Amino acid sequence: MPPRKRATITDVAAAAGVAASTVSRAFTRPGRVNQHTREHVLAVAEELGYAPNPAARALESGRTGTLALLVPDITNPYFSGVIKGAERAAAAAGLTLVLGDTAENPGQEEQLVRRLGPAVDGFVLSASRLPDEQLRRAAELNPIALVNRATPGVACVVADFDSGTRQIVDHLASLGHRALVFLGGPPESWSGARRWAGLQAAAARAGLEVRRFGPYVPTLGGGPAAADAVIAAGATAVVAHNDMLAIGVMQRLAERGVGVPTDVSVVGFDDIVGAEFCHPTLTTLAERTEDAGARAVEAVVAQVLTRASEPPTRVLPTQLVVRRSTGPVHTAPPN
Amino acid sequence: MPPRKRATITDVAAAAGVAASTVSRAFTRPGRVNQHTREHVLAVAEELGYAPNPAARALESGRTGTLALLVPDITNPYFSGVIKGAERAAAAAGLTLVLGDTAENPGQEEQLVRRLGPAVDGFVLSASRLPDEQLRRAAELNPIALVNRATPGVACVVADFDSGTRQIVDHLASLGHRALVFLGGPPESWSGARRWAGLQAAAARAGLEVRRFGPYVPTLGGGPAAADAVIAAGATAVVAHNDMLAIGVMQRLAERGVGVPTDVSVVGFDDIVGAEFCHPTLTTLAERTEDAGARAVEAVVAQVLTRASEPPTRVLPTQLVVRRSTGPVHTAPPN
DNA sequence: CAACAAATGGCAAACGCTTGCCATGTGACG
DNA sequence: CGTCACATGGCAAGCGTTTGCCATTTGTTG
Repeated sequence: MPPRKRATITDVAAAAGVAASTVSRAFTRPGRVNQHTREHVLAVAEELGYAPNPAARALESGRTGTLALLVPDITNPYFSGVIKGAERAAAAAGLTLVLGDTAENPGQEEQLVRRLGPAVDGFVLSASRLPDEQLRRAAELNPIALVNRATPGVACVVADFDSGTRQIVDHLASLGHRALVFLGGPPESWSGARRWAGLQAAAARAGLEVRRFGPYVPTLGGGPAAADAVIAAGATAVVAHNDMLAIGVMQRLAERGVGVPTDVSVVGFDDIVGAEFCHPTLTTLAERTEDAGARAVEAVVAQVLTRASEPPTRVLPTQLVVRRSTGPVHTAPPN
Repeated sequence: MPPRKRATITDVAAAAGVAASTVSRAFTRPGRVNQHTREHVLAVAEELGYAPNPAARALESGRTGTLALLVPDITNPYFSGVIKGAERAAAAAGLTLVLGDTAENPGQEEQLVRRLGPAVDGFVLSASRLPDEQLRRAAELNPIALVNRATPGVACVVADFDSGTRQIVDHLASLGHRALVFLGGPPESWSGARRWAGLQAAAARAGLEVRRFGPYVPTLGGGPAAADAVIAAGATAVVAHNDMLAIGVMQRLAERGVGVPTDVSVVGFDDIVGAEFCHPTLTTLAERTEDAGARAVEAVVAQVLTRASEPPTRVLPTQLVVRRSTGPVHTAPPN
């Protein structure tokens, strides 16, 4: 198989009997060439299967028409929403979206930002694990928008965890719980910190006692360790860093004969797709992830177009979805 | 915020007091420069935060150091395995992996291949929805490897559906089922076709009757329609195109008061992460998705290095994971 | 019909990097 | 001490586009 040569702009120009610059303009500056020549050029290009070489284009113009979205763990269904939303918005803006997985690893994330940096028009960093300082530096080189992470001077869209955690605590309190345990996720997680802070504040208001365990890895695999700690502590209500962990906890609880919600109520964060078909179905705080992804892309696009001075922060509402994993406290050993 | 200028190779060269070519070689041809100068150059580069511009590099060398992995639906946990495996292999080869979502849409897929084509060193197309002809043409321009899709002349790695479907049928037959219904997915899906063909062959061998319903959309959302059809048909065993659909079916079945596996047994394909925590847990055919992703990347890398003449086809074993969604037939209305 | 403006096309210089080729310096060998 | 080979660095020519500028054609206006 001959590694066939890709048609270049010069090929098209020659075939169409015009100069390369005309071909270029036919694509990028429709008004700049005669309607008639333009059609001809486009037809010839189509016939030759010509597609402008993005590398060459980027070199001169600095624009690549590509946005990168980095997430800590593609595997986590939570990010599916962000991805979908970002894709929609990117498509609407005529941009190609590429995804990168940072494996929850700041080093990996930094490397991706460095390598991809010159090759994309901007970044959406979802749940970035990078320290503020590094984010700010990266933001100087590329337009950046953060999702569920706030850093002064960088555009970001975050979920309203204050209201969300209050909803959780109120729900639990109304079921008679007097204390709850928070199962923490990765220490670098900004939203993890916000969740914990919100929980503490809300609990103080409602007169609940709170403790924090962990950190645990925020996946199914983190479940057993967390669940065992919960059992040992005799908690009646636990709030997990995210749904994957919550589901892992419930699995382990079931394994150990602890009833949910009879013996302990479990709450997650994210409302991932599995939350509605795990067993029991999971009470969880839903975020508007698609919106978040879309807004973030829009923020990046805005920066590309106009170097806005003060990047905006947007707060998206959250909503507690009550399912079967939470219930009234059961005063242990039956009356 | 001044859109700070990125350091270029000339900046580094000037700062290090050498020629640009030396800087270039310090990075790409370690043996070609003096160990001493090389260290110096690298140090200066690091200090300036220099990262080679991939676009410029690609322009001259034709190599971008980037691989693209396209999947029909990032949201589907099935592809998580492929992605993980591909990432691992790409990292091992020193390549950056970017992901693209084709939204189950051949048009979108084609556009991505066109746009990304000149910007990457090769593609892994997972469950491609593109017609053979187009795949072959794309393969002329870029090294390509297919996952769960076979096209003559293009490298591919596929799951062993023949053995897999036989396992499913044997399992069902041994539970006393005499007939089964296949709930089809997207018509363009190659693996869907293979699954159906395998099922038919295996059923014929085992003396089972098979019918095919659908196509349904291979997500939770496809469940209700499929489940209702199953109920109407009075089937005792159904095999769904994939796990998402299977879980959606089970949800709907539960809603309509049909017991799984008491009244109907359900089997899926893929063994996604949710299969072990849905209710009941799902019997499903597991593929070695991570391996598949890794092998595919390796195949692409091999093509990049040596324009091999005959691209290989690799078949990966499959394995039926029996869980709680399948059971013995229950001769309906109780004895 | 002259004078000028607008529309349109071409030329050539970048963009940041790689690489073939040449020039110089160094050590080995006879 | 003269040759030669090798190691190392620099020069300059691209790679496929975009874009500022100029030349030409065409159309408008007085």
